[in-house]
Amino acid sequence: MGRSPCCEKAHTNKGAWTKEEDERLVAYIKLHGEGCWRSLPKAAGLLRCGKSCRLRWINYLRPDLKRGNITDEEDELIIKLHSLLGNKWSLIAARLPGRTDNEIKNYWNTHIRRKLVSRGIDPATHRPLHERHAAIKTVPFAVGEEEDKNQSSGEEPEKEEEEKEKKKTKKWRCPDLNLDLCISPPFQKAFEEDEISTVKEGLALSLCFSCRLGVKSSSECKYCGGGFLGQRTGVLDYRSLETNY
DNA sequence: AATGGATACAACCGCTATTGG
DNA sequence: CCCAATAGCGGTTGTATCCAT
Repeated sequence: MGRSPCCEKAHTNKGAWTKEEDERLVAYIKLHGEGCWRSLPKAAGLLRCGKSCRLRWINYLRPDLKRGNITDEEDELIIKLHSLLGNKWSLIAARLPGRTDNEIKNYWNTHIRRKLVSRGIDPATHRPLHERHAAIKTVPFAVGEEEDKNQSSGEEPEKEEEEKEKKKTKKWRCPDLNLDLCISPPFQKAFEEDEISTVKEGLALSLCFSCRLGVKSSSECKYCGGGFLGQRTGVLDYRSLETNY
């Protein structure tokens, strides 16, 4: 048994929104504010699904939307953010005031992807296309494993015994390697109190990794002490997203 | 002028995450 | 803790428009 539908599908309109529907939705939200999308259509006198209303408002009717073409600066910023965040369109959109995730997703699929391909860059990995199928050389963890493979056939019986013993006491190349992977910000030097002002100056051009990703508020960060993407300076500076690893 | 393919983008669908009873 | 309702996200589809033939 699945979940009940979010709305009565039999009595809802689909497809393109009419001017009248837009006006009703805008008028209702101006009066009552956003939220409670499920009950909104009925209250606003719209024969639409709440989900559809929400999407229409967010992607098209919101007054703070920046209409018009994506600028070259925005274009480059989208590429940069995508290389860091992947297809997290809502996160990317959050860094582009007035742009929606849907708009950016569409723009990516129609313009940027093709542009990157024409530049010989794989849009998925942001690496040169010819690197895509590059052979990955694996290194055996156990010392002598390669040699074992090479000389596995036609051995004398006493040597075989010797090999068995060797295998029992096989030395591992990386004995301390822990494959319990976890995610954490990369290592950063712990600064002394008197170093912090110097560090902050340096960070006028860049932010710490946590603040770059928006994981931590840069205004609360003792190293960044300002805003993400130049909020501190009032200038949108996507160059601060440059990673240094 | 008619037609068919390419393109752009609005809207939908299905899924997961979050919230509240 | 459980479960249903809701919000939000990302992938996909539908359709209007453009352009070449």
